[in-house]
Amino acid sequence: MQDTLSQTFSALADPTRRAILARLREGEASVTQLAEPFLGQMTLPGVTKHLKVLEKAGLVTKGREAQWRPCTLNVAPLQDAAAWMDEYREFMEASLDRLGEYLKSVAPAPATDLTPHRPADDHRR
Amino acid sequence: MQDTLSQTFSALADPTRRAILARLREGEASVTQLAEPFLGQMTLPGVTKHLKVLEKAGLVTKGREAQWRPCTLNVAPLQDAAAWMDEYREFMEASLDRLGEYLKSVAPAPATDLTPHRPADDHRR
DNA sequence: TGCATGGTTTACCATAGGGTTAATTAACCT
DNA sequence: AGGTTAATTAACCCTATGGTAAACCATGCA
Repeated sequence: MQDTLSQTFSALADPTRRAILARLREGEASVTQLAEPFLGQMTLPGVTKHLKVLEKAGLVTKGREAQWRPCTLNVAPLQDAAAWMDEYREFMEASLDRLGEYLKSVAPAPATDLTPHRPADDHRR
Repeated sequence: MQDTLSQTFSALADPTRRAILARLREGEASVTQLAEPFLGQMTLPGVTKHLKVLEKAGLVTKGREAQWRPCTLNVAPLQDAAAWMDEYREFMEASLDRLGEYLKSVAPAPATDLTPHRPADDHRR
């Protein structure tokens, strides 16, 4: 068994799962509704498994309404993850600053041409 | 091979790895320096493996200086992860608001006593 | 040259993770 | 009762992950 934060991050470490969360931002959805976009690439039990991961991580709550299991988004674990990331905020900002400096040094002119020039003497292989 | 964001999140889904990143916030460190806090629970090759995961995720850069491999923090992938989370920001804020409302409804008095009262009629099991 | 220090690689093990198909439960509708 | 729809469970497969011990590479230094 893992600590909560690890469980959250590992739940987020899968594109299918992240897509499910994104879908749930638009509101409650049943399992088949959630599964629908993936059924070309994955079977229903596959989706059920992903949902179970999200549920165990506390990111999704599954209700019951007749034969449907309406799923809802629960962001509490995301808040913890965001809080963890916040500890790196100053470094991220510094890194953005460096990027800004870099961009200024590379293209000090106000021109907004972002086309890659690739001059003839660019002998990368 | 996974997408970048999945790689980032799964690199973060381990307490040892998160501790290594936290240590690197205080500046460059060699592998043995990074390993030192864990050597009671893990061997050096174990740490090397974790470092490789962080390296592949782009979160750590390993230099070389004589026989040492000075490691540095690289937050670029964290920025992507933070950007992903930002899409859930409004939900997190709403969730905090609900918590605020809840707290107000539970303790509407301005008293700041956060001691758990656990009254006699609190028949939780 | 030889040895100590710093790290990595190899080979191996056990368990967890993502996926499948097939069978099963649960609720609704005639 | 019987059938349909919604979803889960079971059993299985393969690969990835986290860990180890032991051997190995690389550098500095006596």
